[in-house]
Amino acid sequence: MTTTQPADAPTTDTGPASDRIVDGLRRQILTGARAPGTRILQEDLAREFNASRLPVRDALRRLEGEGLVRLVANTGAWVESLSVHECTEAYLIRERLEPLLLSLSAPHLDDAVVDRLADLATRMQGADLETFLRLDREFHLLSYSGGAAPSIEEIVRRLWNSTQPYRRAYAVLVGVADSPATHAEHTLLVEALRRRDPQDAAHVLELHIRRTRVELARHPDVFDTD
Amino acid sequence: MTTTQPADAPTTDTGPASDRIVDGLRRQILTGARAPGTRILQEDLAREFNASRLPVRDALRRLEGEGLVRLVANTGAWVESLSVHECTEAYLIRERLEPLLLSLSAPHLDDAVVDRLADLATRMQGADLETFLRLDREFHLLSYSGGAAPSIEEIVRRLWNSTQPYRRAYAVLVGVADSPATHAEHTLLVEALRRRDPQDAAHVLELHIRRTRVELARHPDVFDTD
DNA sequence: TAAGGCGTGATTGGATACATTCACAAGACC
DNA sequence: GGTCTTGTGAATGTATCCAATCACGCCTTA
Repeated sequence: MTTTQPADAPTTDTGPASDRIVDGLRRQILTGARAPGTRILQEDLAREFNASRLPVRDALRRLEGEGLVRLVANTGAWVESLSVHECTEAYLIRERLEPLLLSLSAPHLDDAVVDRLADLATRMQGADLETFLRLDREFHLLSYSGGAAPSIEEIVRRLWNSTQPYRRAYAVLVGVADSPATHAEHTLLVEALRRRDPQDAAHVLELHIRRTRVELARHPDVFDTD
Repeated sequence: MTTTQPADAPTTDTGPASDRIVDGLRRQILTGARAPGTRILQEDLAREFNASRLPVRDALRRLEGEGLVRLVANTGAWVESLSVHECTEAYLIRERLEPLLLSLSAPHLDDAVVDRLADLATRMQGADLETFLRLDREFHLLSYSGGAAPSIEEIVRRLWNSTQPYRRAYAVLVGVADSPATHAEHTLLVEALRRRDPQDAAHVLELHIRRTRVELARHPDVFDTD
């Protein structure tokens, strides 16, 4: 049987070829340089990255898998544009998976990471919205970096990526960023991690995400229906 | 701005082109015709489906996104082979997401679907392992077909697909298939759906999945470490 | 004899050129 | 005047060919 396994361990991918395009386009989408709903032309991308349309297609397929691009056969590619419902779903999933992920990751976080988390939590307070969102993302994803559950971590990362470009939600999130509850929860979370209490940390996180989800659900008007 | 949305609703994909390869290869992996860990040669696939290597590459990229294929740059493609840990993770995720998905789907299931579920639950009893696994999959995925949470449904479907090819777990699952508890839980689930009690159905389902997960965790030896 | 380097072959990655499909719009018919 | 039809154009899908890369086996050497 042709079961020759790759060299040693077939770790993720680490493609040295057209990954330049994947990374670049992902960055453009996450930073908002390409807004949700805008069309992506293969030829434009090819020119932009000095490549042919072939690696571009590979890149689009991969980003489709990540939920950042929507491909329609024989028609074209668009930057993924979540509906209100899909955004709600994302938060429902996060509410279930992230506490689990944190409880699995927590035992593997050393003191240096916890210190870094504490620092991030402090710097978030009083920051402007853009800074808050950047630090908040770094804070939570760092807390999941224990490496105990890579599959869950990947799903969670995709959910963060999917919802991040939706600047329309900023009108609501600015309230979340200013809320004392948000920063209190971050503090509680760090302290639970310092106490090596994964269950408590997970519980705080569940409340944290639920509160944000409910806040978003209260203002469905921030989403246009175009 | 070039924001021209696709025709009407950019529903999923419905690609009329090389999707033949995606469907065919997915089927081969799910049915076990291609075992986990075996290599996939682009040229072989191209010959098999009477196409060039180019649509084959697209297909592999897409199935990589579905978690059924592992691509290593400049090296090749393999049928995804889950580790013990990844399999455990999959069940942990299912334990959290499927009850949620069921509680959202349940209100949208009409009587005909519930009848079909009851029929499937009955036919599962005393069936051989292959039949049980097929009916069990159909049973659970049908119970999620309310269409209330397509994003969650897609994640769950991928998890089912990822774990399905792992015939090594069959030694354990045969015990699950024979267990009276399994069929009792299926019955309870159908009755909860008939009563229109999504919360109860979700609760039963959570116990159902947890029991299977624990059973698998008790026999880590069914997984080789090659 | 065992370990390291090198060459060969096979396989994947990419570029160009052509075929196919779809969207949009202008025109004809009712 | 509205609706259906049809034609044009642009963008995607595919095939073939060439280049780059990696795995495997052989040879050399300590």
